[in-house]
Amino acid sequence: MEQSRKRAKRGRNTGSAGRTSRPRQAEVAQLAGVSQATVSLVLSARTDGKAATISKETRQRVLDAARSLGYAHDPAARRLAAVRNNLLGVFSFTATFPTDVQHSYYPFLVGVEQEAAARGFDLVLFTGSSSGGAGAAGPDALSRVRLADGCLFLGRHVPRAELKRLVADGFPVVHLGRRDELEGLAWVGADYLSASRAVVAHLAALGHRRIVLVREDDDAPASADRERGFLEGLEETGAETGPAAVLRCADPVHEVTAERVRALVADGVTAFVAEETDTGAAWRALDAAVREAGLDCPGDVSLALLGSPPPDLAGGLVPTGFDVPRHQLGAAAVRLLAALVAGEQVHEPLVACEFRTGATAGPPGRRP
Amino acid sequence: MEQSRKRAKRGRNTGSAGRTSRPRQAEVAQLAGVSQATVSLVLSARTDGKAATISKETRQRVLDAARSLGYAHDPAARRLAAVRNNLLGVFSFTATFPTDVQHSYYPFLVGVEQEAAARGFDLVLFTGSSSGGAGAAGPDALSRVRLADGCLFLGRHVPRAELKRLVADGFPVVHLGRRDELEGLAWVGADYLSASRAVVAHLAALGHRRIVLVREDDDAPASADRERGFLEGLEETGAETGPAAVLRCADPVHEVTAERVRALVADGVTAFVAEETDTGAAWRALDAAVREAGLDCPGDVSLALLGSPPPDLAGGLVPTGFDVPRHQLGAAAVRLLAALVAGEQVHEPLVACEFRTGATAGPPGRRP
DNA sequence: GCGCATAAGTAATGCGCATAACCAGCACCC
DNA sequence: GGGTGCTGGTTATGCGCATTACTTATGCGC
Repeated sequence: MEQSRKRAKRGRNTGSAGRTSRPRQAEVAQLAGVSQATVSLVLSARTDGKAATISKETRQRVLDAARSLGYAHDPAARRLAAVRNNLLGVFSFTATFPTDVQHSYYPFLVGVEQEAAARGFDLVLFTGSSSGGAGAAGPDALSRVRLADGCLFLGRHVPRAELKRLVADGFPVVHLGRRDELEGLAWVGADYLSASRAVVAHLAALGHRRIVLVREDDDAPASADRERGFLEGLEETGAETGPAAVLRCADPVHEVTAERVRALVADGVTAFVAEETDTGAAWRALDAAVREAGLDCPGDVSLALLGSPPPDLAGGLVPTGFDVPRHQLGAAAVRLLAALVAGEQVHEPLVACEFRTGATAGPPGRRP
Repeated sequence: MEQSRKRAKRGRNTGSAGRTSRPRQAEVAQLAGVSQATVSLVLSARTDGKAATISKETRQRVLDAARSLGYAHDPAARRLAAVRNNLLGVFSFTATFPTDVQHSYYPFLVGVEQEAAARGFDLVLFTGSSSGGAGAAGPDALSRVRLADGCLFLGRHVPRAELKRLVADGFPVVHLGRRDELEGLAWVGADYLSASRAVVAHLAALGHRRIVLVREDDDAPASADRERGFLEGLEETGAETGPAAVLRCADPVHEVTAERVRALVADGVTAFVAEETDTGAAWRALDAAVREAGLDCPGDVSLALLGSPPPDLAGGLVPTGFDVPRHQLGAAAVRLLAALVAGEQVHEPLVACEFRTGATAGPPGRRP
C-alpha cells in the first residue's frame, strides 16, 4: 500500500491513471512465489556455469512469470549495481546520423551496428547536442555515456580533458581513428602506412622509378601515415626518393597545374600519387592537370589514390589505390570495446586496407 | 574502511591496481564539510528557482570541492533516482544501419536523430538479432525495449502479438508507417493519398484526361493509399476513371511493354503514373517502355511518379511527382513518441508529402 | 517571554538490482 | 549421532543519487 502509493506518485506511468508501469523483479517474484533475489539469480542467467543454484522448476516458474509480465531489466539499476547492461555507447560530435548520406561516418556505423548485434549488444546513440535536457553540451556532456558499459567516440573534436577523464576513471573508451596523443586511450584506425607502401610497391613493380606524392598541407595523422608509407615504399623498392618526391600543397587545385605536371613528366616522373581527403581535391586536381596537359592515363602517366575514390567520381576510371575498410573499422572498434568492457587487455589497433588495382596505373610511359 | 574495501572489490576500475575511481557526492561532501544531501542540492542546480535553500558560501564551497575532485554525476544512479531516463528506443527488424546506403530507412533515422537530439533524448538502437545474449529473436526480444521510456518501430514485420502486448501495457510505442489493424497502436505515416491526388490534379491541369496508374500487385497500405488518391484525383478533376485506369502488375518489367504503351497511347492515354516501390520497378519499366516505343517524354506522353525517384536514377529527367518527407516523418514520430512518454494524448498521424514539379510532365501530346 | 516564520542544512529513505552471507533440509560417512 | 557437504533457496545490504521529512538557528512582532 505504502509501496504502491509511492510508485503511483513518482511512477513512470503514462499519465493515464491506472496504468501498469514496468514490472520489477519484486513483482515477478511475487507472481512466481519466490524472493526477489531468486528472480535476479534466474534472470541474470550467468551462462558461465555458476547458475546451478536454482532448481529447474523454480527457474521455469520465474521465467514464465517474467515473460507474462513482460519484465525487462532496468539498465540504470543494473549499472548501479555494478554489472553490465549490454549497452555500448556511440558518441559523435556531429549528428550521429549525418544528413548527408555520403558522410564518411556512415559506413563506420554500419560496421558498428553489425558487430554490436552479432555480440549481443544494443547501441545507445548519444546525440551530441542533448546534454540530458540542459540543452547545449556542457562540460559534463560526456558523462552521460557512463550509462553504457563502454563508449565509442567518433570525430576529432572530442574534448580532450573530458575524454581523458573517462579514460582515467577506467571507463572503457575506444576512439575511431588514430589518436596517439592521449595517453591510454584505445583507438582503432586504418593501416594507411602499409596500404600506401603497397600502392608504391605496385607502381614500382610496374616499372616506375620516379613517383611523386601530392598531399594537402595539413598534419592529420592519416596524412602523415600515408606520407610515411609512401616514402618507405620508395625506399624499399629502390625507387627515387628525396624531398622532391612529395608535393605538399595548401591548395591542390591551383598548385597542381598542367604545366607543372608536364614539367615533372619531362623531368622523368612517370607516376603520381594523391592522398585521399575529405574533398578529394588532390586527386581531382591531379586528374584535371594530367588531362589538361594532354597526357593519357595510364598510357603516359600512372595515377594512384591513397584511399577510396570520392563517391561522385563514378564517371572516370577507377583509381588504382586502396579502400579504407570502414565496415571493418567499425566492427573492429566494437570488438575492441567489447574486450575492454570484459576487462581484457587487447591490442588490435590497426585494420588493413584492401588494395584496389584500378585502371589508372600501367607501365611507365616512354615520354622523354 | 569497510566501505573502501567494498569499493576496491567491486569498483569499475580497469584492473590496474590503486586506481582511484571517480568521486561521488559523499566525497565531495566530506571535502566541503557538508552532507551528501547538500551536495546533491547544490549540484542538481535546479534552475527553476527552487534552489535557494543553500547559502551562497556553502554552495561555493561545494562547487569548489566538486571541481577539485573532478566530480561528475553518475547517470545510472541519477536515472535510478529520477525515474525517467531520457532514452527513446528504435527497433527495427532489419539491420538498423542497413549495409545498403540507399536503404529507405536511413532518411527516417536522420529525422529521428535530429528530433530526439533537439528534445534531449538519447536513442537506443535495439539491434534486431541480439536478444540480450540469447541470440536469435526469441518471443521476448521485444521486451528489451522496455528499457527505454518509449520505442519507435520500423518495418512491417513487427510481430503483432508482442507489439500488442506493449501497447496493452501502456508502454509508449509509435510505429513508423500506417498501421491501422492494430487497435490502439500509435503510428506516423506519409499522406500518400493527398499527395497522389495532387499529382493527378497537376496532370489534369495540364490537360490530361486519360491517365493510367501502373502499380505492383501487393497490398501494402502505402500502395493502397496511392491508388485511392489517384482515383480520387481522377474523379475530382473529371478525368476519365474506371477499372482500366489502373494497371496492376505482378512484374512490371515484363508486363509494361513498348507495345502495350503504344496501344494505350493510341487509345488516347496521354499520361502514365507509376507508384514508388522498393525497387522502383514500375517507374523503370514505364520509362523503358516509353523510350522503346519511340515516344518522347514529356513531348508525346507525360509520366509521373508517386514517390521519390530511385537514387540511382541520377541520369534521366527528374520525375514529376512528390517526395516522401522522410526526415519529417522521423521527426514527427519522435514528437509523437515524446508526447506519449510525457503522458499527453496526441493525434498527429499524417505528414504531408511535397509536390515535385519535375520534368516528365507537360501538356498532352497530339498523337491520335 | 512566547509563538511563529523563514533560512540553512541534515538524516533517512528508496529507486531496482546483484550479491555476499546466511540458513534449512537432506544424504552420506565415519 | 554429530560432523560434513551439497542443493536450493532467503535475508540483508549497498551501488550513487534525489528527495522528503525533520532539526536547528535566527529573526520578528507583540
